[in-house]
Amino acid sequence: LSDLANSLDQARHWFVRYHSRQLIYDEGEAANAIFRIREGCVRLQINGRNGHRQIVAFLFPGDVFGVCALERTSAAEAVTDTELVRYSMQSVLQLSAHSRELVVQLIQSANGQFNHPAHHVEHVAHLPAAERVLWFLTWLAHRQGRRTGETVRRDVGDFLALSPETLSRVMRELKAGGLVSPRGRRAFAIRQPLVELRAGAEAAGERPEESRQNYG
Amino acid sequence: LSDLANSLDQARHWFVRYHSRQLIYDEGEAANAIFRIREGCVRLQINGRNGHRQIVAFLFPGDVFGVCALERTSAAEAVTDTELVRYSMQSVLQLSAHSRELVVQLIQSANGQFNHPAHHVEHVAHLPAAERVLWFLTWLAHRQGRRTGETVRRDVGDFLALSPETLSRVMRELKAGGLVSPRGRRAFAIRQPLVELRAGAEAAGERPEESRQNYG
DNA sequence: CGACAACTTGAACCTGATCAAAACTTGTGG
DNA sequence: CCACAAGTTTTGATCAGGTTCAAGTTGTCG
Repeated sequence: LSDLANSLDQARHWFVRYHSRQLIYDEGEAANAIFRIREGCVRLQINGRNGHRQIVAFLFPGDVFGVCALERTSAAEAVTDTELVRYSMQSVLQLSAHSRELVVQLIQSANGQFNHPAHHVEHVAHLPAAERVLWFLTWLAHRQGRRTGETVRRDVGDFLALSPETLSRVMRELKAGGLVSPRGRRAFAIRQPLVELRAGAEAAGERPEESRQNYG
Repeated sequence: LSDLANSLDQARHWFVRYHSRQLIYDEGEAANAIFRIREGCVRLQINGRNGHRQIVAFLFPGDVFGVCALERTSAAEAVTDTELVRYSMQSVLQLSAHSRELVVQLIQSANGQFNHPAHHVEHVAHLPAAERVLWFLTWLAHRQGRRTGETVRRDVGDFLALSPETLSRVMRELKAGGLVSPRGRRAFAIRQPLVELRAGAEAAGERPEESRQNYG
């Protein structure tokens, strides 16, 4: 249990459940609670009027989300069946008046949320499809603390701003290149040494073109 | 002066100046202060190893930035000569222990920073070049409280993830279509009625293609 | 087993990037 | 003040990555 979770648990809270695909809150709603994930996966997303959906974050057990002051700035939906802890915003604020630690942790949390989409912009804007996918898979595997990760195709596409077709093609290439091995239907394993090699190459400032050849 | 500024001013603070293009802080540095802009313009940016720079925010007088808990998650640079107020993080945190208002405002500020890049992803990923530019110009004009805005070409490109060439071409089209009128070297005016019309059309769910024809 | 949805594959297309060169600014020194 | 050099913005031509459309395949669930 994280520090923030510990601090928060002193505020008024209770458990809530959401089934897969259920809306937790919508963009623009009043923010009257913050959440912590106990079990499952949640996505934060922005729905464009042109039918495009942009997922800005995937959240996993232990993550705190919904730290908003007034309005929800994005929608939150359950990816899988989830169990959350819901903390009353009112109560959290009261508590924060007495706990400097909590304030730091809250700000840190809000800040982490900034960090993520900021870099997300950079990746989506400047990385070719294959690298975006690899970046995501690596992150996912890391985030889940193992070498493999569960993915739902459509969601990955909407996160990386790739069409399902492109994603499919890229995955084919990655498999052909041996960088990713399928593990059943939706799980996969990343060839760790290669990923590290790539990361090293990137840091050394090599041209993306060179490394991209490795996939095909 | 905003509420947050008022609250902050009770913390230890002093004025600092940065000249155009000067680094205020870099990504990864320890966060030991937060800033408020008195005069000038600041950009938050992420420098990709492939030489690409992604600007994630432009900030103007009154804006507070640098609300980070531990590490800087992006670099901050002065766009123009700027005058800032620098608040010691230590002092702010101490103060926040006594002022629930400040906590709310800090979180709100941190949250606003999240809001922005999250939507930024959506725009960069899903809008065609012309709409991106128009979106930015409209925002800029609105942000500066007038119909005209000062822009620096290169920065705009790095914000919208467009090459200078493309930006140039788009601007030509926009001028030809009468949507944007040059006002001297770097300033411009947006034809307000048309912008509103477009916004309305978007809300009504029209296909982007249709409206895009209007520019050419 | 059959129906439906999700995923995959192929082909054509299109937007924006890149490369290269010209026009224009800006700055500097005689 | 003019001439020249350096840097930007613009323009043109070409290229390529990713989207779209359409059809086929696979997998899932009733």
